[in-house]
Amino acid sequence: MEEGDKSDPGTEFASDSSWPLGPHDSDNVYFFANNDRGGRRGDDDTTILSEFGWNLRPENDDQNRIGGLDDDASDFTRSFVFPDQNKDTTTGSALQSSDPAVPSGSESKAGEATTSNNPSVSSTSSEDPPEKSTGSGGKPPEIPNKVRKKGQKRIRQPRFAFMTKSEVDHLEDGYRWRKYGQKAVKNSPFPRSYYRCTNSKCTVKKRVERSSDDPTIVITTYEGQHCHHTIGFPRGGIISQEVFAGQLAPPISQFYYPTVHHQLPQENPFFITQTRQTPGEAAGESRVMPQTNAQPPTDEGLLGDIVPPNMRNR
DNA sequence: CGGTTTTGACCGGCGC
DNA sequence: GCGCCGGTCAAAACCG
Repeated sequence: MEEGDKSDPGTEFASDSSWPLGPHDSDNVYFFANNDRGGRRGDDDTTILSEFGWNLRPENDDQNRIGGLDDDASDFTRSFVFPDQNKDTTTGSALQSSDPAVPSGSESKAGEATTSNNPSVSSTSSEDPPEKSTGSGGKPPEIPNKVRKKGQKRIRQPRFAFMTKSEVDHLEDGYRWRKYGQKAVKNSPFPRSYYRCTNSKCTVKKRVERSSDDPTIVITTYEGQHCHHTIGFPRGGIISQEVFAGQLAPPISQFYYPTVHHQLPQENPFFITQTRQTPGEAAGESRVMPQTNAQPPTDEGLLGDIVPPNMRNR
């Protein structure tokens, strides 16, 4: 394998340091060059709009296999990536996956999703779990449930990705996920894992992989929008997802609200921040602490912090 | 026993 | 048209 790839092939990294994040400490900021990774397809539509960092508890708490979090592995960092679709933002409607155009080649088959989940509509409705579309071994690819005709490209749902500096691959985000696949990533020694929300009505999926450039960084990409609330965390954290209603549902909503480090060189398209958390926190002992200086989430909640105004639906 | 993970096979899109 | 590759399926293995 060669390296050089960054997980999301096609992910676009936009440097938008204009996020309305409050003052942050700028401890460690990591920058990644936006090399083009080799993905063949321009794949994705994910874009990093800005940086933002907060701590999350590694899922591993009790179930993970990867490193422990008690140790120093406790630093997490994240950066967000938004789908191109959203980029437009000019109006804000962005998230509508309606994107007729479905980015070029991006859609491989991402899965079913698509059906619609318009982010803004949170509805559940439509969708049924893609999963079962088929049946037999050869399974009809994806036609999720609905009939997708050939010719019709599958519409990829908006994606939301972020990077987290963590030794734990799969971070706890308040939802329950079932792994449905794992693949070796080209140009990377690390495999990519595919997860689907266990809620049968929810079509949200996520991919988790490690950056080949920096193994300490985990890149998590969410696709779709949850149509339900989080399950809450064992240690009491409950997440509110509403903030994101209408937006992708960033998994995060919860726990730590770390310090966001600011200071991103505009020139660097891709960056991630690092936040450090104490072992205790990592262990989940303390949670959520919006200490992001000031501004507790208002009704815009996290959204207000992480989603640039021009990206909001309204 | 039910839910989750593992893993090889399969499918479809895209580039050449 | 072919091969590559990302993404998904599904049977078997695991685990609590």
